[in-house]
Amino acid sequence: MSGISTAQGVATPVRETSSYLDELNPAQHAAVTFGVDGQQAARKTPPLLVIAGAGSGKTKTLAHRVAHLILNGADPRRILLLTFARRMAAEMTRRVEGICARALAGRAVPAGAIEWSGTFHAVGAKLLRMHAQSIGIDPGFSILDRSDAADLMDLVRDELGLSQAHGRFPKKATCLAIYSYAVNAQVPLHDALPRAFPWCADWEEPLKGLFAAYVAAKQAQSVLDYDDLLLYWSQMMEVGELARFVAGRFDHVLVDEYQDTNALQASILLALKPDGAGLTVVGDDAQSIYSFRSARVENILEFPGRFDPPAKVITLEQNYRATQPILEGCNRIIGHAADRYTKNLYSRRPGGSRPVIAMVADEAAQVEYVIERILANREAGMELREQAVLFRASHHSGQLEVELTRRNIPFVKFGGLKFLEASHVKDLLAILRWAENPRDRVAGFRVLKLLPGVGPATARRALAAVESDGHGLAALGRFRPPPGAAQMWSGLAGTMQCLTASTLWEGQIERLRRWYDPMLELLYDAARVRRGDLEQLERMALQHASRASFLTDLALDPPVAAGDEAGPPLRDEDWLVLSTIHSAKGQEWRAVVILNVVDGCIPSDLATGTAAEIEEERRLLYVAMTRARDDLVLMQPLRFYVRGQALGADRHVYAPRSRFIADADLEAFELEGMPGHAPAEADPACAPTAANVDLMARMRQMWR
DNA sequence: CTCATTGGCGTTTTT
DNA sequence: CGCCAATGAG
Repeated sequence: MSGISTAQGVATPVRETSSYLDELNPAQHAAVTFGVDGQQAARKTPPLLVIAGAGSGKTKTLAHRVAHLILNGADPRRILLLTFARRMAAEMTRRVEGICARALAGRAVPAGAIEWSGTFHAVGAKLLRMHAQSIGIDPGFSILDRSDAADLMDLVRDELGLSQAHGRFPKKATCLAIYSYAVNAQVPLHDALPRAFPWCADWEEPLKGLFAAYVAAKQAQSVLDYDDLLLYWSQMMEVGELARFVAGRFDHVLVDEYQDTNALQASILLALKPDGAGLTVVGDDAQSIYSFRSARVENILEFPGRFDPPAKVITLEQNYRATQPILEGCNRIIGHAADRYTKNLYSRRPGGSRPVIAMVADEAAQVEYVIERILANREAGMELREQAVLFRASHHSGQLEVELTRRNIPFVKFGGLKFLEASHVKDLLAILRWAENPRDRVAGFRVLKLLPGVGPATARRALAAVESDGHGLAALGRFRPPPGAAQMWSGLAGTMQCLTASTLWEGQIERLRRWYDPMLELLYDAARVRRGDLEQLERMALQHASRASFLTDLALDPPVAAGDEAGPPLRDEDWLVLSTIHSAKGQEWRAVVILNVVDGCIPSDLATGTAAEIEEERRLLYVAMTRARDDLVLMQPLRFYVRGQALGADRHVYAPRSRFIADADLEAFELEGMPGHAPAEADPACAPTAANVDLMARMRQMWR
């Protein structure tokens, strides 16, 4: 109700200074203002779907719509903004506040800031902590990241004897992937297995037992995995009174990147806004690239029909990002897609050169070419941070990273191995997590096994002792460790008790590092580099008010990889961006280089099982290409060394151009280093042809 | 029961 | 190569 009273308060000045609407093209304007008219003051806007093509100003439009709602009286505290990554949520709220501030000539929005923005997972965590009591979960639950969850799966699997009894039971990560798929796609295991994991279909019954035990273990330990954050939220929305309460908290729900949401997320959304009133979703069906996370492009395609009358659809087709020749190349690629997409992008940025397909001898030559090109761009006045190198799989940039480091060219890498996955960082976080939640067996197990002389058996006994002591870590002090571990044991017991007893968050990491540091020397090489990581962790801890919030934020919003010896570049320095295509979503750069645009990499030879997978790989290439503003290069190394062979060996294969670029499309590209320039030592009979032969896959098939 | 070694096998994308 | 299960020494 308070939102209504503020509405009238700001409604008048808005009309005089609504110039922010002038910055929009007609389609954007329609999307921003749809359903928001005067009196109704944005209380009950009808459902809206915005199909926003790549570079069509999607973020701008969404930010303007949120601002427009607020300026027309919507209460910011009652707006829920769901984004794909936390980083996007921050960007979005920043822009909304900027637009509001300008429109109100500097005066703050009376009702306050947007409190509810973030990923589905982060918002779920917040709501679950809030309502933990009513749904019978421990409000102090800890959140398991992917690998912690896999470790728990492993622990449970061992206890059920599944690792031993049957030789080739799926590995922990596969088990978790299956579980996660079934949960997120909201499909029974019986259907999920043949659909997504056909090679595990024989294990249906044992898997069912494993998952049941996994769920029981999570509950006994007060831990939630990523999927639980959505699952419990969705379940919460089925409990009548509570559901009404949660749904009633929000007047408006806006969702970004809707093409990459899954069935579970869609069900949450529908439960929040059953009749669609106040609901806005934005996305691009041509950019759906997360089906491995159970995302369904049908979510966006079927959205309008879920409501009666159907949701309004507004399409943004003008691309502001790329030059016409680059967009032409992008359109060629997506033009081959099996599904017809809902729009045709056009650009009004004439001029510029065609995108380049650069053929180089091998990956080493690729690295050389890329660095030369980037440095040339910089010479021409384009800063490193305006350029990015994108790739399908994290390890594709390995050689490039080595060479960039060698030449002292600063870079930041997004995607791939994260800071948090380094084992010493995980050790330290496990200690904190165990102190925070002594029921957390994964954390406890990891911590105990750090000690020399303590293996799985002793760890299990110690955990049992803690448990029978009502989950008090003081029990560690009374535990009799095996003689070999006695010396280190008291230090651990003391540290853990100190951490659990302490109410002051400040200094806790310093305290535990005093105990852990000697361990570091004992357990790992390169203790120096690792110690640096721990110092960084300690600095990050300073930004958080409590141990609990530190752990939650870290699980939900892991920092981008640092880890290279150079450490993270300083804030005001210039650096190059290296990123997986998945992590590049929603971003743009003046110059973009895409590595390994060859069959086997794009599409990945691991993702050519079904037609749907191949289509997604096509969209992946499209997403990568549409990140570029002025300059786009597709790299095509001709020769790949086979991995896994002895050092210095010379087995290699020839990879053809990605199947997504047909011969007829080549006219849209500038070709550099044609086959004639192939390396002299290459047998001409093996020179790449137009034929799409996936040699890498064949090599593997040979021994099946 | 722990810990080091060996050999087989699979190898993506992420909240 | 890196992960994991199996094996054997202490």
